[in-house]
Amino acid sequence: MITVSIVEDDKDICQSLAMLINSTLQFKCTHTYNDCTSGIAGVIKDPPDVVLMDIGLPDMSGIEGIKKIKEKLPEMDIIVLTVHENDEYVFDALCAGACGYLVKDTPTARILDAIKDVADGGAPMSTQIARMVVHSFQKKTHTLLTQRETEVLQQLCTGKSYKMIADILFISEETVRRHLKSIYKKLEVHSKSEAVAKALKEKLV
Amino acid sequence: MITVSIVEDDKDICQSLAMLINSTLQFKCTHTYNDCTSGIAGVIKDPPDVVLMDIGLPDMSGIEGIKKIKEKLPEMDIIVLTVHENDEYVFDALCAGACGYLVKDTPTARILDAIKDVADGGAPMSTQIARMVVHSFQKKTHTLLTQRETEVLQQLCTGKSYKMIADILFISEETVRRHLKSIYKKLEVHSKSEAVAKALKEKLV
DNA sequence: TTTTAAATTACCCATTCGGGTTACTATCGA
DNA sequence: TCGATAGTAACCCGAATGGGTAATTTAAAA
Repeated sequence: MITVSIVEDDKDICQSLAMLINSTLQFKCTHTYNDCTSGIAGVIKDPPDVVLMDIGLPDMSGIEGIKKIKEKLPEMDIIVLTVHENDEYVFDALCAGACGYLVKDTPTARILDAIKDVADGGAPMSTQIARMVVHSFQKKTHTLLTQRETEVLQQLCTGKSYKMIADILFISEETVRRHLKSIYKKLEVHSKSEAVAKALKEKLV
Repeated sequence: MITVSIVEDDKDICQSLAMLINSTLQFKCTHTYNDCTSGIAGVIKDPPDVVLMDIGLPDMSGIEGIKKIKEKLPEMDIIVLTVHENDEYVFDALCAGACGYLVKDTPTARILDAIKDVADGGAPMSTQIARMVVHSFQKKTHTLLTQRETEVLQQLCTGKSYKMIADILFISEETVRRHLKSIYKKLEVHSKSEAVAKALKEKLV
């Protein structure tokens, strides 16, 4: 028997979900919470196997709620259920510790599947969400930098000094410096750390 | 009708997959390739809607194959089918441009679902793979750095200079320097760019 | 209450870095 | 053949960085 808690401010939706879950033999909705604060406290006090969590809550963002729950219970499985379909909340939620992300028009059967899925160690996501997640891994194709500049930037991203990069690429330190000047101009940055930050955040290397 | 090409060196598996696909009304296996080189050439010459690709190929890694195909056809949907279950190839494959990742013991029905899924803009993955992917977003919980050090490191990761960080955190440049020394020692690094690289790669901030 | 840890500021000094200018060579496409 | 681009190399100089040592205050923990 898998126990489920729901954090959702819309009481109709909350009740429907609870009924849906309780209509099964394998799942049981043990608690429902209508705001984030009580949801966090309740989940920590009486942990279920799985939490269904809304993002758009009145008192506090569900994202913050996820963080707070995961601080106390790092292993808790939390599925986000939201009306925000294809937005920036996806990555915020996953970074905060959500292990699934469903949009609210998900068919009820799929919601039950998702609960089963997380309990089995999966990470259920809506179709488009999954693609967004996978796309986020893919490197940008940039014709911006030349071949050699890209190599220098790669070395930079391991924290190397000019001298070390020069030794690795078998060129003089001055040439490294020259490439860096060009890289800085193209990336519109003014220091090594800024270049590294930009390269890693935008997956240029 | 969704067309599928298969790149797989084991001819038995390859034939089974082709037959499976051709047994449906919605999918058609138009080509099969038994090595990566001919697979790349064939897919580029005669692009299907979806490519099923093995990773462990004799002539070239499937990862390299994915890269080469995506260079020419950035929009191509490629699903990795592999015996390597829970390994580092997952992220390599996704970074290279795969949009799905299935292990080979996946039930045949699930393979057909996956083809449909990518054609619909999804990103089908085995249960454990999905969880690995989602986990990769989650920040490390590090008791290593103090609160203030973490704040300094966050600013560092935006490429700020000592002076800028000092102004933002309302402390002197010397204090920033002091925190940095401590951060460097704890992270075992010796420069801003190295610290930024480590922080971003290991999701410390 | 005492001790510890965290946060703060200061000074010194050698090294590294960022930006400016100049120049040679090779390659590729017009 | 000529110009553009990429890669290589050098010099100058002020600013930024890293490493070492020392000291004060405050908050938390023992």
